[in-house]
Amino acid sequence: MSAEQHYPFTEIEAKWQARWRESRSMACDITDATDKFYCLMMFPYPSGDLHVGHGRNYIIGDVLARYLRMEGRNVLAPMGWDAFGLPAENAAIKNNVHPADWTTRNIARMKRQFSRWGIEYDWQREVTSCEPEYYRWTQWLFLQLFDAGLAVRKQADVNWCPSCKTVLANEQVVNGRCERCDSVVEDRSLMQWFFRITEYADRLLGDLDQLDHWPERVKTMQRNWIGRSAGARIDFELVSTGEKVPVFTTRPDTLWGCTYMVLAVEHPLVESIIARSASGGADLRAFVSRVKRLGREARGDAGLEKEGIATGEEVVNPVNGRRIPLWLANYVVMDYGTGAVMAVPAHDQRDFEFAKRYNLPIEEVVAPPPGVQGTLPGAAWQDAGVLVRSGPFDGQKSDEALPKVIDWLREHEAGDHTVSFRLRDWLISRQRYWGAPIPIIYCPDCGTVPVPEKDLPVRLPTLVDFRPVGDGRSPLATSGEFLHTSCPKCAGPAERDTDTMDTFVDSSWYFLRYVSPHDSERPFDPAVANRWLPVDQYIGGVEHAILHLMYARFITKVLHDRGWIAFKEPFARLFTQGMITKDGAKMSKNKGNVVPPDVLIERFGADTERVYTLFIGPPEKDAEWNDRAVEGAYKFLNRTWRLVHEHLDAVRAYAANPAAITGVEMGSVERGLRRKTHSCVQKMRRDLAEQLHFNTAISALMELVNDCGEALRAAEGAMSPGMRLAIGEALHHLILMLSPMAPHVCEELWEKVGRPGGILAARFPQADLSALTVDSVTLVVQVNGKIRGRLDMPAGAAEAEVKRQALALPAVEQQLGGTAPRKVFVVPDKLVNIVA
RNA sequence: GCGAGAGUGGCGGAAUUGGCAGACGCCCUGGAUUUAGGAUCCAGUGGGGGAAACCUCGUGCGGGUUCGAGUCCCGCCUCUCGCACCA
Repeated sequence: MSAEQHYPFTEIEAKWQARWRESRSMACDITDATDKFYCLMMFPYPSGDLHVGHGRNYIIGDVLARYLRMEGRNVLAPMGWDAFGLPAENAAIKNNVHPADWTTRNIARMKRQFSRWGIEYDWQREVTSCEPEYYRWTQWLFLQLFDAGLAVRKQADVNWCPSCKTVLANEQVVNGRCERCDSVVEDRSLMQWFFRITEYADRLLGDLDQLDHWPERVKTMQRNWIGRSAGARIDFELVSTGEKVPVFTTRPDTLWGCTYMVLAVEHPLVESIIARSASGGADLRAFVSRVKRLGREARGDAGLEKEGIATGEEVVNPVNGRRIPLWLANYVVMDYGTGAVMAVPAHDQRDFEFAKRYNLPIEEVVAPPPGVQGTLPGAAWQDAGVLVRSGPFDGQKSDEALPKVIDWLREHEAGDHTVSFRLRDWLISRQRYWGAPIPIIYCPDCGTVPVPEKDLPVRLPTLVDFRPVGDGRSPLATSGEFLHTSCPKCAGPAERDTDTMDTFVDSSWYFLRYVSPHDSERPFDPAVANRWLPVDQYIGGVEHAILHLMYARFITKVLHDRGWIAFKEPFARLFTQGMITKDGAKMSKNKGNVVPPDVLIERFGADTERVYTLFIGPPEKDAEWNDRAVEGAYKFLNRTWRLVHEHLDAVRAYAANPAAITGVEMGSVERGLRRKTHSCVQKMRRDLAEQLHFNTAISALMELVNDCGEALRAAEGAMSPGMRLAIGEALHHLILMLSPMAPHVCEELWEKVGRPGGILAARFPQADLSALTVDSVTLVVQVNGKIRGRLDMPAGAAEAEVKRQALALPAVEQQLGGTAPRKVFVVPDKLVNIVA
């Protein structure tokens, strides 16, 4: 490749990146919220080098921010670092450096990387979650929840990752394995802090309906995760002791068909049942420990064979006083409902299989419609039907009787409406070093005492040995200086909580900090936050569909309830970009399929990578990286560069006086080009702002470049004044429209055109509809839906006129073989359909 | 099983939302230029038929609505993702 055959991207990119840096091109005037647009990208873990797959997220955000700037919006585009947490810590341990140093180094590297991509942020607003200036307010947030009774400490069986040596939130356990290291998760019983997100379950679910601009997929995932089931609590009575045993069911209408009850092995009654057992309970005890040993992974498997054991005890069905046997089984879990299930084998498949295996009675109480095979021989009838053998409800439709059964239970004080959620409380304690310390002090006299706000931050000590201890204690417990303190209440000797917070706490509120990143008095300025939030456009990976996005919504609602902010949802619009794969797999160092951007940028320039990344496919879908196709983007930029240089005078002439174009005489070629230019502008607005369809936006610009070439060829080298201006306009608009996507090359071209000052000072072109009118259009004539010819018609004629002319045209009659057309449709634009 | 989304050339993907299917790009073929290669430019590029103008079939499968369906309706099939002994 010789120098004159491609544009000098290396120089150009260095030049403009330096200028943007110096001019702080993305600095936002936060005091002015008119026409504001908060454009936020999920902040990254500073965990190492970025590859082209990461680039997609940030390039999309950068293009949007640049475009909106050109539209005159006041854009807030900040960036920060999710710098606490396991990945940073693990890498630091592996490389034998302190997490803080490792993190700082990576942040510097990644900032350089952003800059090389031409991605600009308002770096004045940078936040880093591992700095005391930030985590001070994460601790403040903890105190807010503590004060609201939403942060509670309890002994709990928790998910313990033996490899990471820490507790995991439910959300971080996937199929019984640690989300990060894939180790099988164990159960441990520890004292842990929880955020009571379940208090907000109903609101987190209900408010999803207001999030019109969130992907349906993400909302569905959140709905599933919250897992709301409406039903009833029904109190059965244990015959031996008279204790109440509540069950949860979504089908109280089938209550008369209940023939036994099943408890989870973790159920609190199990111990006393074993103690009372006539046989000494050895068999029961063996069953319980065997099921417990199975572990979470095996028990979560729906294919697990249903096993159980009779306790020898009985419970009473409140609705008919009937005594039924009480069993323990491996298919009932303590996590959901009450850990006790009323078994209706005739109308629940699991109960059915269990009853078959252990020869328990199966009694049909919901009759299927006539002619339909109901329960038996192979499966339970789980649909609605007519109730039979159901006392006062006989003959009623089961779905209609359902609420009435609950009413009956309420009247007889044997149950009530209730709602069960799959969502668990958010466990936030971590026995790890690299996180925000939990601001709590334990005093022998005063108990659990929150650290007073004025004493924040509780600083993370610089430990020599920060590695996990592994016995359930945090590394912080090994620092006497950190551990021993005095009680804020009684000043007596006391100890600090030595756990740190889950990093999802850090990221649950960072979008608020950007509005006042240097405020040392408050986490954020509520007045400014209320003007700038919710975030107008949030962009990130779908892998955060549940964890981060649910926690951020929860924290927003808590802060709303505490009067800090006026809004209830943090992110008005959410866009989840697809992954970029290589060789069919996610890029990772292990697989050796990472495409590093540096080589690409050296060879083709950052603009080429940006354009290719945007052009690769619909941004919400996964896409396969294709090294060869990158060259298509490169060719396009080179062609643009050459074309503008060949017609610099024309572009300058247009730019000097854009209004002149309307007064110039033009032939059909020139007018056709103008029409294409302006319909391209229209398409661009829709594609960029409304739909984020960058792939079609770029193909439209490619078409415009092709159209320019075609128009020039059609003019056969004769540059009439009209042609000059039409080309000038097309290229002028092209530069501007392309600039959000390929900012370096467009800034350079823009400067050459004679309008120094930078793209960000230029406006995105407006479509001029008057430029779209033409003298005549070719109408496609369909007869009975088949294309039968083409007719030239005057353009701009009223529909009726076009119709009249179409009817009168001999060509139409000829097409119809002499018969008069029965009906003529004129479709907007240029299609006529005639019905014979 | 429940929920969401998708199925269009050799490939990635378009289709102004019911109006000329395959835009744009990649691959491939031919031509121009070049000592050559590269780069660039031009032309072609869904299947079948034809020298050609054109004809014909064609958007996972089967029906339907309509002058007209990739798009709407009914019934299937396949794939991707999420959830799942959730009572």
